[in-house]
Amino acid sequence: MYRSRVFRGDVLSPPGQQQQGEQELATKMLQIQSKRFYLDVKQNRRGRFIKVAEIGADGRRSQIFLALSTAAEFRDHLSTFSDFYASLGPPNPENVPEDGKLKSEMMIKDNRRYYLDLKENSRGRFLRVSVSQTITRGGPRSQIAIPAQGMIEFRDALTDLLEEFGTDDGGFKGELPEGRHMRVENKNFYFDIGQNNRGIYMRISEVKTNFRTAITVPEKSWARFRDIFADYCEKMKEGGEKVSFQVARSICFLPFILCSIGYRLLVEG
DNA sequence: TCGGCCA
Repeated sequence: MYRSRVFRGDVLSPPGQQQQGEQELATKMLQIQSKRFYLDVKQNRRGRFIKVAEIGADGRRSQIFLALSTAAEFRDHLSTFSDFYASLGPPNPENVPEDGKLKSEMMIKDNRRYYLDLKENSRGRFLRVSVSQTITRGGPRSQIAIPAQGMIEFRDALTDLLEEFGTDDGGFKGELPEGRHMRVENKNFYFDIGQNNRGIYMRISEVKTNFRTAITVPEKSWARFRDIFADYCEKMKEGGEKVSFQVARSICFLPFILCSIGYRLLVEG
């Protein structure tokens, strides 16, 4: 039930936005051993990307999304991985690397990390591709596993698609500024710039160990947010001066206050 | 014909 029909790994659009205004430009199907892989080139307002869906023999599916530029990088890595795989001898139970990782690479695209690990287990060797997002950190990663014997076929299919559609992501993604991270006490703040069909926005996430919340600020209002922030910064400075002034004044007048209280007690009973 | 040791 945890890994049911609900897709995860929506890494290119906020939830709920990915279906509408999204068109499929091409699709390829690969049968690799017991698995089927669908490589779909898609396009939405944010640009072009490839959806890779893996469907297991039991119908279970998982999928990852790759920007076209990342897909090109992945394609190149697939060549190195399959060269490396071809150079390997038969699996040697004596000499198993820790975690079974024979070779690893990482790709970074915006706030996403793609981990490529050539691994082996009792079933054989495979390339595991897992994606993590800063925004979804802590949540389940989306990942697929390509049987090592199918890496070349996978690479060739990817090459076909990239030759047809290029490696340019399109959209405005490339022009968006990088996200930032800030730690205050035991809280983390993430500033992530994104874009949907309503424009550019900043997602500010507050993340603690067991708590996460976020606000989404449209780009149009950033300057007003800044002004209000600056205003409060000023107010706190002024306020701090006022308070210490009041404290100083109270101390100066303390003797007079005490005298007047004493006088009152004396005169008025 | 599978199946991928992270709660």
